[in-house]
Amino acid sequence: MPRPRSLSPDRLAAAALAVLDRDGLAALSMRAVAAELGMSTMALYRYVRDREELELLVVELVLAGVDTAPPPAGLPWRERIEVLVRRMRDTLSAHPSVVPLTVSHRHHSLGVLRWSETVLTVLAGAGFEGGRRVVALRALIAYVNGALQLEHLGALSGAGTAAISDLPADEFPLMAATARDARRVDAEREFFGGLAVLLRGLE
Amino acid sequence: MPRPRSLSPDRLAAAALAVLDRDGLAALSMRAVAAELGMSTMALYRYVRDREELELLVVELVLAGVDTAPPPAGLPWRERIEVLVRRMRDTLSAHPSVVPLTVSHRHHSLGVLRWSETVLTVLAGAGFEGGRRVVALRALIAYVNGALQLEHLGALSGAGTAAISDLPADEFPLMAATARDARRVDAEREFFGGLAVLLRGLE
DNA sequence: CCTCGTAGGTGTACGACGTACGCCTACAAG
DNA sequence: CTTGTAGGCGTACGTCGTACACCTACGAGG
Repeated sequence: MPRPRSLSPDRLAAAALAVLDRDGLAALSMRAVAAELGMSTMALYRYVRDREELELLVVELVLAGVDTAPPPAGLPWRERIEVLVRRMRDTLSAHPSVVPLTVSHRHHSLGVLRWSETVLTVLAGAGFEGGRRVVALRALIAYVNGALQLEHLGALSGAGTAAISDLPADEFPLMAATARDARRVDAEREFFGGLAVLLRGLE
Repeated sequence: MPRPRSLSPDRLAAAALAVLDRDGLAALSMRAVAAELGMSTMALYRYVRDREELELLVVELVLAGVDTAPPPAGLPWRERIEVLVRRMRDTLSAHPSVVPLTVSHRHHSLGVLRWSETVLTVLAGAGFEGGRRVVALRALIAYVNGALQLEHLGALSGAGTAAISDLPADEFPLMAATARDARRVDAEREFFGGLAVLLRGLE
């Protein structure tokens, strides 16, 4: 019977995402999101319990955008998983600042659950059962999480690699050499090369 | 010619680590570390430029504790890498609150560089060269990072898995089943099972 | 032994953060 | 038209990182 809500959780999350995409993770604050929506800071607390819940909404919004439809049935199972992982990566690459948030909020996200369900479907179809299936799924999630963070916090093309390549050659001969090679490995090859290794190991 | 320093970077880092181990990551603040040392907050700024540099010192201190000596030469190369990864995991498991910090400060840590150099030595000995070696190292780092975070933020034995196991069975049949299986997979098997998959894929 | 400059250590203060609390008010049901 | 519920807002508190100005302990040069 009272006054109707003027905001949907989606609009709230969209405002937070706009702040993230424009100004980065450090700029995400209750005040910034409120300003983005043209309302007062405290008004947000009619929609979320605290900042953490707002972060979860953003993660939900982004991950809900991942296509979790079963990948083409004609493909071998390893390529079907690669399709699923690629969809996840493409979605998160469009919003790099969200990547760190996904780590802590993964468990509570419906989007992740749906994606995982589809991955499990492929794994089950490939004959994975019981503990082996658990290990396979968790290894995939661990790799994707870790690789996406590496990609957005310390890309191979970044300053870190450059700094490494002129390390003292006597103590770090291989690091220096590998850093030089690394400049010729782009992000795509790094990410999917590693994924291919993992999938080969699952066979 | 002036007054000598009363603190070493190591003592500073040790104080911060004590706070982390006792009260967790959220409790780490310049004020808390200063109190731990019995000095004023601002005195810390004679030793570090800002909070980030203090975090780096902690990561350095912890990662310097990882044994980077070449693993037993008698072992096959995959087992030698497993030994190196196990050392890294053991060290970080003793200080779980440090794990999130390692992600952002990895690049600047001598400890990580030394560890990576040793891993590269094993990889080179196994015949990995050029781009393949880069991809192998990065995949290992991505997996270890991701798996350690999963382990400390959402362990399989935790509430997340329990919540998943009673999800709507019609929409998430495999998730529910897999969560039930997951309760019988301990952290050790999860971590090294995934690592074994990755190493098998490298072969 | 006595300066004296350098750098260690401190206290205060500022702006930003998350958020508890209490108030006003717009609205839909009666 | 009344009225209760919940939306929205302003203020305020405690915490954070840290800029700045100030004392002061100390080792080198006289």
